[in-house]
Amino acid sequence: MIKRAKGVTISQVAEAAGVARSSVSRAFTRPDMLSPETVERIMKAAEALGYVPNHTARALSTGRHGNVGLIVPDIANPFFPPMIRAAQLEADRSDFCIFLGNTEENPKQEDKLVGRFAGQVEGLVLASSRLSDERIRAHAGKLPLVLINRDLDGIPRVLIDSGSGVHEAVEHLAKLGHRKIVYVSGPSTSWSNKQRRSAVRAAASSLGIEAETVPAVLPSYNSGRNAVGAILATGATAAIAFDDLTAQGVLAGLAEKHVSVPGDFSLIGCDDVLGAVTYPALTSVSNRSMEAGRVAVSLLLDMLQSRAIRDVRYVLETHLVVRNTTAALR
Amino acid sequence: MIKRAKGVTISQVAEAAGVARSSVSRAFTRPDMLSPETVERIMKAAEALGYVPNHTARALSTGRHGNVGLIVPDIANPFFPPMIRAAQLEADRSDFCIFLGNTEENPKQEDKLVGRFAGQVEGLVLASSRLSDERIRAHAGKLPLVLINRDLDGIPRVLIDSGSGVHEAVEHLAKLGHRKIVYVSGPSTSWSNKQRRSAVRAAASSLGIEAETVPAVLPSYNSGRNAVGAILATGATAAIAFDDLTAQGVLAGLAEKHVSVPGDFSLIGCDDVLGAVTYPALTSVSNRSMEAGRVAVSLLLDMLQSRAIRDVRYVLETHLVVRNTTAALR
DNA sequence: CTGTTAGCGCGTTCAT
DNA sequence: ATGAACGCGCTAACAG
Repeated sequence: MIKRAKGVTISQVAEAAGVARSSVSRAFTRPDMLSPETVERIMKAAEALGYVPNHTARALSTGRHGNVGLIVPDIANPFFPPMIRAAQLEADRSDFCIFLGNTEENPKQEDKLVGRFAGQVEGLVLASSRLSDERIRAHAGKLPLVLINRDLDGIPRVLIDSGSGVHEAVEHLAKLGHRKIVYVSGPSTSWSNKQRRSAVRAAASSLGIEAETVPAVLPSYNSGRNAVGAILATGATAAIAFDDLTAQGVLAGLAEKHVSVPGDFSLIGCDDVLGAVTYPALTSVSNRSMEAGRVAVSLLLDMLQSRAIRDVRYVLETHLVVRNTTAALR
Repeated sequence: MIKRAKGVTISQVAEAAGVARSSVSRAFTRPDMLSPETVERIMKAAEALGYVPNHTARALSTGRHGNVGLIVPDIANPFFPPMIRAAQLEADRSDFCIFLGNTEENPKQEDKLVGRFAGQVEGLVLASSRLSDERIRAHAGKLPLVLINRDLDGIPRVLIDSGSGVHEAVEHLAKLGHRKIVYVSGPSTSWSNKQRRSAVRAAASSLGIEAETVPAVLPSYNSGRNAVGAILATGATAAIAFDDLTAQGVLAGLAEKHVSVPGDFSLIGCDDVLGAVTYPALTSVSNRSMEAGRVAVSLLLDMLQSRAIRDVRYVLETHLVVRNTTAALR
């Protein structure tokens, strides 16, 4: 059985230091308002008693809890960890803590988390939200909100424009001689998915080649693998997948059907999270999730400080990273 | 500019419903203590005013904030996301929120985070802590603590016993005819690293083969890659790496030096996080980080409920997953 | 069953 | 420069 020290309070420190409670409070928040010697005496007493300011009480009194929330659809998706890490780092620079929420790709769960977070965070970052526009707007009315990869007018957002990279990808395939390609799509509620799909279509039509869409439902290895039948059925000679995970599944599925990549079929992923660890190394559209995480939190903290909400639309461009899963049609 | 609703309080609801504040409080926490009709009246008033209980105030009053903290060394390390996800899921089952902390493998940062979390969480899970025993004990004295992959007497802990799997790995290599192997180590402060290293040694000596250790400092792709020179210099014909990330780096480094795997050299990873996406598919020691996350949070919640601290030592065994980076010595 | 009264620990006027 | 007093929003102990 371990002894648990029960919180030493401001009053105990005050008594030990022979001053009023308010002085102790000041010693921690505005030391410049006290005489240096008083501050030192208080700090010494505090140290001796092992006093730690009570975050909760402070929050109740000031309304500022020094926390921000970050909600993502799936931590296990390699796209998010770097983003979370960067967000954390940025929050830490301002001594903010991060509440992490995982929605399991489920809008209901996301709503629930937002509700539970609201009230203990000063603001929220919603990454790749699966929520409806209405719900997001409703939440944004209640607390400062920054969106990642969701383009809603009037709400600060940082967007990873995979459109630019996808365009390069289609161009790349066209140059290699492919005349019919397929887009293996992701979650229908995903802004990125819509963006990539339309980028594929636009680029294809402007280059005069054919493009079809095949659904994969969830962004995962298995989804990609299961989509291979449909992909080959279209007669396409190349595919662009919603993300690297899906692409990896497609790669495996193709191997099972003895379709060689890039010999018989070219494949391009998105987000570039697996490039260095797959074989053959995956051609992919670069990912800027780290910057997105950093910028989103930075934006949020700005909002909190200025109490004003600017209509920011921060766009991060992407580009194609050519590796070994694409080749000329033979 | 968006309008932000400022909190409606319990008193306003009380007034609107024509009851005392405490009744409103009860309506939300112990409805069974009020007459059904009173509850309904209160709820209606609350609904009308858009009342939402203030989590912070409640926490201050009750001492229970319904949050637990989870601190990991590096979110970007694929070992952790599944653990975090499982922890989150388990916490959610009891309506707890998770504070996530990333220490960047830095003990000072870890200490700082623990301090910042304490006071707004009811308990803490420290995964693969880089802290000294003393610091951990000190923290455990202040709030309920559960450790993952750290074996400290008297503090509840869940351990992933990679020893069992590593033993199988060495055995596997010995059977394939390897007489000298090397262990590519991880962070010196890591409990798992010590465990794996000594498991390699013990197994090797009991099987009568040689084992050397080569340092890699951090568990990362680059570390592994940089260690290849030292690995080959030992004259070993097989290696077991601290984790899959390191192994992946080693794989790349070997390829650069035209050492073919598994033809010329056998390689085994740990944690099995990359197995399905590398080529050749990596032989690795299974990982049970998901269970570890789930169990740790579950343990913590138990502690919180019973206010008693049991000396639990929950061990998860591992085993070898043979894939394609190991082969008989030729 | 319901209202009254104290705090929870801290920040912040307002005096001194 | 420092202290006294009030309030943040809510829960809990104590009446009735």
